[in-house]
Amino acid sequence: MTEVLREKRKGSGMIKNAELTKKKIMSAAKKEFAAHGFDGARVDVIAQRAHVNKQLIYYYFKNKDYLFVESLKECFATLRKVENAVNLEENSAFDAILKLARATWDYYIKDPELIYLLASENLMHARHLKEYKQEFLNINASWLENTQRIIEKGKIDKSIRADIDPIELNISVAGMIIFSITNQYTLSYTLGRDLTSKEVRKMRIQSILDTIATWIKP
Amino acid sequence: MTEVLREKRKGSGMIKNAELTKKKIMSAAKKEFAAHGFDGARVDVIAQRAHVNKQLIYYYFKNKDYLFVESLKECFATLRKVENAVNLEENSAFDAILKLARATWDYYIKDPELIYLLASENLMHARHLKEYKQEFLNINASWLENTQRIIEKGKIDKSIRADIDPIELNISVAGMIIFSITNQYTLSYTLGRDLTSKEVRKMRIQSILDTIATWIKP
Amino acid sequence: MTEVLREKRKGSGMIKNAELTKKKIMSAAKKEFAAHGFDGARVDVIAQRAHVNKQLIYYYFKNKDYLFVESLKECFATLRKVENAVNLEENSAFDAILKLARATWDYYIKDPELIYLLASENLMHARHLKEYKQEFLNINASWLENTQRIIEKGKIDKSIRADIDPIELNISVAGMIIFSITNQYTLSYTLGRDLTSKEVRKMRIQSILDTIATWIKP
Amino acid sequence: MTEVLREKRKGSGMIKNAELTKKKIMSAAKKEFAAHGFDGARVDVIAQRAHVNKQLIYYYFKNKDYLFVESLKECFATLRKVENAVNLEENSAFDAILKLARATWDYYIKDPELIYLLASENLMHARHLKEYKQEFLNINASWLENTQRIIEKGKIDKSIRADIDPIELNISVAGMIIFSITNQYTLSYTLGRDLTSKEVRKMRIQSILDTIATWIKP
DNA sequence: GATGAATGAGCCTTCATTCAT
DNA sequence: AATGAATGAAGGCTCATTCAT
Repeated sequence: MTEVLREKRKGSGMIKNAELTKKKIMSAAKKEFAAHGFDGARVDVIAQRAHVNKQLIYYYFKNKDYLFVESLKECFATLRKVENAVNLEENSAFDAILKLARATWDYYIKDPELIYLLASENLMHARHLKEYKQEFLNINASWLENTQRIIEKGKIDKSIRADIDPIELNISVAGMIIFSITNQYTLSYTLGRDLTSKEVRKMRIQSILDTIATWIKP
Repeated sequence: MTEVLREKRKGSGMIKNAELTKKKIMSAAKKEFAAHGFDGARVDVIAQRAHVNKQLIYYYFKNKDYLFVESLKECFATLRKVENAVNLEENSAFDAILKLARATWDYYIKDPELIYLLASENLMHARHLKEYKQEFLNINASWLENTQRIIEKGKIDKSIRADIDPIELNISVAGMIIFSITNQYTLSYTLGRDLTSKEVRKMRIQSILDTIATWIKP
Repeated sequence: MTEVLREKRKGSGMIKNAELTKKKIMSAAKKEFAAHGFDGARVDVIAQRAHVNKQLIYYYFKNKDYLFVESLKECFATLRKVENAVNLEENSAFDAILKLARATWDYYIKDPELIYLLASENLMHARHLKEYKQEFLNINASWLENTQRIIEKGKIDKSIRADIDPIELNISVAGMIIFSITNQYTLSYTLGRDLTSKEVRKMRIQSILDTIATWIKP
Repeated sequence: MTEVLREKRKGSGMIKNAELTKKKIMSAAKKEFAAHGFDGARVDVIAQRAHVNKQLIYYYFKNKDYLFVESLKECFATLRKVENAVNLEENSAFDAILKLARATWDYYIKDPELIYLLASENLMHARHLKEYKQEFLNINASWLENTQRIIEKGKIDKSIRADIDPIELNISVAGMIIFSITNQYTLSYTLGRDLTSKEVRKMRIQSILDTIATWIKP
């Protein structure tokens, strides 16, 4: 047995393997839940895709509900991380809002799992968010806080209207962005324009940014 | 058995009864699909709520998929009817767009089934819309046409910007409206503001109309 | 198709078939529960033995617990019927008690399902008897009442001691009888005497009757 | 690592710890098996209650069956020890039988695990007693021998009837005692008298002793 | 048009057990 | 001696659907 292999087996190697297994399960779970919603998702499929024994899912996550909750938590956390990574210090409030909107759009386009999980969760009237409340504490606060801070800044640098409500802004921006993605399949069909194509998407985010810009302009 | 009774059973009376049964099933189906999504919906529950034998559902609608398709069709049709009922003749293009947006909001608030069916349908990547294409022909055309006509009018009455793309407009307006409703449960939780309350909703539609207005203003 | 077959299919035939199915399930259930206890019993096995689709069990009995409750109820009812069928009118109290004890023994030897179901039920601290209380109302009253009536009679005909408590009598008699049957397997092993053999059983009931007789003798 | 610590880990200290672990497992196992029967008992629960890793159970006892067998063995052994501890030398055969019955009753009331294990074992037709025969050799002989010795004595001191069969006596006594305990839950329900209360129990054992006494009286 | 009976496939979950260190 | 990770088999139950009147 080589040094490397021994390294991998002993010491922290075992622990890492367990974590790896958990990660594989989480990754497969997020995909499956996003693709089929909570009810449509199959634990068997998740196990297969994660290349692990099905029972391990229950060993690590107790049941399907907790697995969904963990998936949701991780998606939320990733989004918040992305948002917080956007450097807004040197931008005016006006620019900051648009920059954040674009960053959000880019993130969702690249990794739309969260919005599908949320779509499913809303179909169930936020059952998991309510039943597993304590699991989500402190995860979602930053979203609103970010916007509030920018708007405060705007009151000083006068780059945006003074009467913008942060919650309304958040919903409108998120609405335009997320709806374009979650409903792309029915919209593409209904409108006869393929919303998944690169050019159309470029147009879409431009439209959104334009809409926001004219709205918040002082 | 008296003549009258026989009449009721065999003649056109029977047909009316059949239609009634179908309607009861459809009504229960729309509620169940809206409340739980396609996968979460239970045929048994639909039968119970419609006060009919479960087998009748299969007799009239062949299977769960067709039942969903019919539910979706009827919801679409109702929305289009509502939209077309809005009299826009005497309004400027600017006013027409806002009037239509408010009518759409009012309708969805009162009867949100369609948007939940669509949410579920998008979770499945518009599977039914694609697989049962022919069923939806000619139902959805009017949405875009309405907007196109208004924008054409705007080019004459100059009440709106000349470069508004009807599709982008439709998506943005629908996005802000529908997202506020479909995601109200998770948003209420995430933002700490109860989006189902009357006052908050008033604020929301005002915000949306304001956003649209500033955007389309010439 | 012959008249007979048609007869069987139409009219009350269908109903009878459903009842027959239920009976087949009940019969198989009682056997399985008696042989393996509640926890050890397998729904699959019950379905197989009843030659019915497994789902039918859930269709008719809702779940394993209710199936057990129904089994228990039916066994109780059968025993009570047997007890009440014993004609005690012309016997003295003394003879009546012995006659009843022997009838009980004969019944349990022939059809020991009830005592195995009770053994299992006691292992679970009478969980079903408690949780499904209302199901058992009015089933078990007659056991005690029978004995009470006999003892009252004894106070008149002086054929038995005056201070016999009906409950103590019932428990002692039932204990000697039932224990001999439920524990026959471990006893046969522990005592080195095959309690399932006919002669040994004859001896056993004679012993029991002798014990009771000397006890209740005035 | 100091010498002392090493001593504790490797030397006889380890062995003592191992015995302790085994004891903790056995204690938890007996409780769990008694409370739920063999099929209803959960290895996980036993591990938890014993505060040991589940795998240790397999390390020490091979599997669930052996664990049950060991539990049964230990319970049998304890009972025999209790029985043999009763000093019967100076008593007449008559008194000895009653004394033994009362001691048995007291023991079972205080520690009813054995009779629940036996109840479960009988539900499985004494499967373990048969399959693991050799494990039980020489454990159960003394029960019968005790009684036989007393009866022999009775033939001399004439304190009891001459025709008492030791096996019949054992079964009858054990039956009245054990049945009162194993079936206390269903009996309490069926008879409407709480058999777990102290006074009722006092009455019960008096009844039993009275029954035996009148039976064995010469 | 309407109904009760019946079915097969599959789903989430549990359990005893073993692997590897 | 002790432990965390992993597994296969099965168990109770549900669901959409069909059969047979």
